[in-house]
Amino acid sequence: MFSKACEYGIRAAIYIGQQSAELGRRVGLRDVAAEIDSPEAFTAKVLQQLVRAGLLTSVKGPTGGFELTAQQLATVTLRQIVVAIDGGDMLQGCALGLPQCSAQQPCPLHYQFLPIRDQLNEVLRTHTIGELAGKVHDGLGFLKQFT
Amino acid sequence: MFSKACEYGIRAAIYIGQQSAELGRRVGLRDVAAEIDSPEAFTAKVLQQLVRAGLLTSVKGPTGGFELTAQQLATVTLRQIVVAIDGGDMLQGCALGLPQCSAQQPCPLHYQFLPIRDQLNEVLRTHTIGELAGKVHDGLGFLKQFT
DNA sequence: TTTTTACCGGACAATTTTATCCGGTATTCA
DNA sequence: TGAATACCGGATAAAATTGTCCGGTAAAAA
Repeated sequence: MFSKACEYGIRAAIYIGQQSAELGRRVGLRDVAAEIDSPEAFTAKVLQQLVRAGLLTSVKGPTGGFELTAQQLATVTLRQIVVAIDGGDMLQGCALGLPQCSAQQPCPLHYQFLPIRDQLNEVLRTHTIGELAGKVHDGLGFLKQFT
Repeated sequence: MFSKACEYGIRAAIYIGQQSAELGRRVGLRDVAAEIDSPEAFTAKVLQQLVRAGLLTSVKGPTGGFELTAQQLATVTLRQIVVAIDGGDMLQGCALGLPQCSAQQPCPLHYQFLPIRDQLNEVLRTHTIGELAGKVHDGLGFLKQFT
């Protein structure tokens, strides 16, 4: 569904958001990777993308790390993260890969996939990182496997 | 959403099915690739997978080619093709990549993605190749771009 | 029976994705 | 100021996906 990079990006953003919201503290790359169970160096690249896109904030040096501002917690949506990492193809492109699939010249699955894609867009658009972070904080959602 | 291989596989199956149902004739690899606008050699690999999975039939030699039997037209579903090529991950796996995402230990998006995944499974399960081939035959669906 | 056709199978190559390494820079603290 | 911390950026590498090539095999037609 999403690329690995995007999966890591979403999980990381939620974890960072949870720590920012709950404890008001920054988290280092090492922590992030450990808490979402992802490769450290690769996660760093993904986080850099999100920082450049303005979806989260980073601070260098001791006491530095990643955080989400109150503003970011309230406004950054899943959709923004997905688009920043994977681009908009999954959200708009044709399920069968036709370059110009539309009502003009629909693929045989066009109308079957419309509601699915709409629902996917709706979910991504209406959930903020802050909201999902709250779910994790309340023990209603997990970002890695606890055995 | 699907891999390129899977996109080609679905488009090819529908085209072959349409030719089988409409004209009762086999189609060669060259035809298939031209009609669905896909790389020939790569498409051959995908078709071989589908033949091995029993989802379509091939015949060697002159007058040979690929076809769907009446039985295959009526019973082979999109789901079988997707599973044969991409495996079941897209149909079952966690959207955030957690190895064991369930009600026991759900990811923060688990319940949001359940209906989406259900609907996707429903679409793939309830559409046969024969049905989609009919749509193409009636000019209601296209398998490549006509400018 | 010989030739031609067309799928089969394996090896190979290019591209993209995933992942790692390491020096550079900014920041904090002693 | 100096040392330690932690993100940044570029180069590099491994793996998966996508794509190509070519000889082999089966089947039909001449």
